[in-house]
Amino acid sequence: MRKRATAKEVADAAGVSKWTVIRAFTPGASIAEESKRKVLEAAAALNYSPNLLARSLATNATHQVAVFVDDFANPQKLPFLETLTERLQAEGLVAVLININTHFDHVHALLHADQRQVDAVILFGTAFRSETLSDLQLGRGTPPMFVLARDSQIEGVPAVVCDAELALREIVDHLHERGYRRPGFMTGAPALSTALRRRHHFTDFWQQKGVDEIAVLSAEKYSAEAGAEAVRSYLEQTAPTGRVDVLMCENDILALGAMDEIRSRFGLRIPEDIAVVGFDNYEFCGSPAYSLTTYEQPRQEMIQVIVGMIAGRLEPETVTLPGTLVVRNST
Amino acid sequence: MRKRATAKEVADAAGVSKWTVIRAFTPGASIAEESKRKVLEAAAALNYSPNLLARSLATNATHQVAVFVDDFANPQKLPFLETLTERLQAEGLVAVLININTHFDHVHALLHADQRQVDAVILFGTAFRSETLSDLQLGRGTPPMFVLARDSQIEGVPAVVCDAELALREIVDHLHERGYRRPGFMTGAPALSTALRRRHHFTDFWQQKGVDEIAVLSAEKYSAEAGAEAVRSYLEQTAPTGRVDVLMCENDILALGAMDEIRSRFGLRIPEDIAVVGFDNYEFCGSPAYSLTTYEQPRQEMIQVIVGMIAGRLEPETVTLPGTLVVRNST
DNA sequence: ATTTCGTTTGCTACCGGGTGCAAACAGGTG
DNA sequence: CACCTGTTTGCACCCGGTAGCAAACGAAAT
Repeated sequence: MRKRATAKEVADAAGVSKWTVIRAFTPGASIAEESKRKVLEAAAALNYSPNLLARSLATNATHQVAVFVDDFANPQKLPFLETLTERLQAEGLVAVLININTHFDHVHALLHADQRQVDAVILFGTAFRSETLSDLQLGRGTPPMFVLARDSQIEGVPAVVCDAELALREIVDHLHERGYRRPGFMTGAPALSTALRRRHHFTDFWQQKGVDEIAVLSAEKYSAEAGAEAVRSYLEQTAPTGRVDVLMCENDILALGAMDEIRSRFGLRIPEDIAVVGFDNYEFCGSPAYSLTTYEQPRQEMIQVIVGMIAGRLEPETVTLPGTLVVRNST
Repeated sequence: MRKRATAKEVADAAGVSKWTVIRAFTPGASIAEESKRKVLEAAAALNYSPNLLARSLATNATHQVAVFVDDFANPQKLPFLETLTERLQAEGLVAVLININTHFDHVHALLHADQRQVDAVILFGTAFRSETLSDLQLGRGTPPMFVLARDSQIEGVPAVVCDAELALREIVDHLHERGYRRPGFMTGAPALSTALRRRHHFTDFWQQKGVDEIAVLSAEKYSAEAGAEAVRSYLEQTAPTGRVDVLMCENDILALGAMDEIRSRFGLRIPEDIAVVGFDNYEFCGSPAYSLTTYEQPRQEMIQVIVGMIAGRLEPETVTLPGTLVVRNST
């Protein structure tokens, strides 16, 4: 594999200085038509293109954004990644995908991203603990951070989220209107502050409607299997008369897992015996096999906003966007 | 935001030269215990860590691998991305995720990745045409390329794939054994050479069993909706007596879309009226709501191999790995 | 012919490290 | 005390660009 051509080599071939070559590749630079033509010809012959690494070093901007992901069990991540990469690329930015599930812990990963001089970091995880991150010396040399689709809770780190309060109000209103009175809430991470907040809203709105007793089901993580397991252990331990009549799951994956278990293992009907609500509106929720009532996050808008903040067009601040309740047959 | 500390600054603080600082951060470099301690102390105080950008420029290795993805409709991409990032990171490499669906065409994206000096490029797409890529001057300055989970067909570009011939043989054997005799094949990209090859194998094996007539259903792309549409138009145009008794879909997403349509729109039973087979073994295929017979790709092994080749441990060459037939209730 | 002004081009210095060589500095021998 | 050997350290130069200044150039104005 041959070495790549450099500006100097092109310069020699075109009979100019290397700075003239650079100018030919810098939009809006002051250069004579004639020289530009000569340079571009020589460049084409040598298959030259500027080295972005060297440029980044000199300009102190890599146009790379690190995206930290920890929850690959949620297929909803994929459309988010699609839209995110698309929008970033439209801004001339590129996403460095970092898996913070296993070897890398958050701090290590952040350090690493920092060393790579990324222009920004997007925290796009479900279960990471904000506490680990707040330990870091933020605002020093660290790249600007943003949290996507989850509360931030880190001082000075803005988040772009779907309005959880509004979402849960709409959901509870809907459920109450349909006549449900014995609600349950399934969380995927009992100790996580974001999850606690959602549960809090859920509980709150039910109390405002005079319903005080809310069953809580804890799944071990955000996966279909964990959702199934949680609902299994609940149904096994709870007499039919004392059971919830509607189960709100923290995300669709938990909900779909729960639905499978409710129907095939316990032979119960949805929504007649137990209604189910999810969160995210993952593609398969609409399938007739599930037809899950859920809440759609405003993905396009959220990403538009976060990328706008990274690109510097928007003021970096926490933004809360309204989503949409999608009512289907599971309630 | 303060500027990051440089090796020179740390050197001044520690009372040594900048090269000694560099040595302190280079494993195995020749440096006295005493100096190393001093340097590390000063570095900690100044919050210094080496600039990987500058290092990459000097060493001509970025430890970044570009991953080109074009098909975000297939949720199966997500576990692949998870395993891929995990393995790459375990090798000290990092994945740059590039969406080649929209703004970027393949050639443009490759050029861009090239300019960023990535160490390798992984083509992890479904629908990209190899023809566009073979136009490029490969082997010049271009980074080494690898194709994941799809045939390569580009001269000198190795692929790591699941053995399609074996897979289709096992599938056809299984279907024949179950007594199916009127097979159909649904493709998501009728013109794509990889797809043609699979179809060819399918046809071939059936012919070896004396079945010559194979219905072909063409979906517009690899999505559940396209799968539903293809099966709808087929069923509407085909008299019940002439219909296939088993439908093999090129991937699970097409299959799941088809199943929904077959059951809810046409009221047919699976597998009694029409059996369905998918490909990939996406998580939800196992759910009781679908219970789809499908073929699992050896994801871990495939990624192990491709990362091994990138890391230079394995000889770069096309590798074909056997997958596993997963029989469920849809056949 | 001289001055003037705008365009074009070359140059120095720099971004933050890495490489290989040579000098400086041990410590142990004869 | 000179000599040898192995370790440690400093240095010049390089990676491939960018920024901003100053010189060179050419055409119009005096």
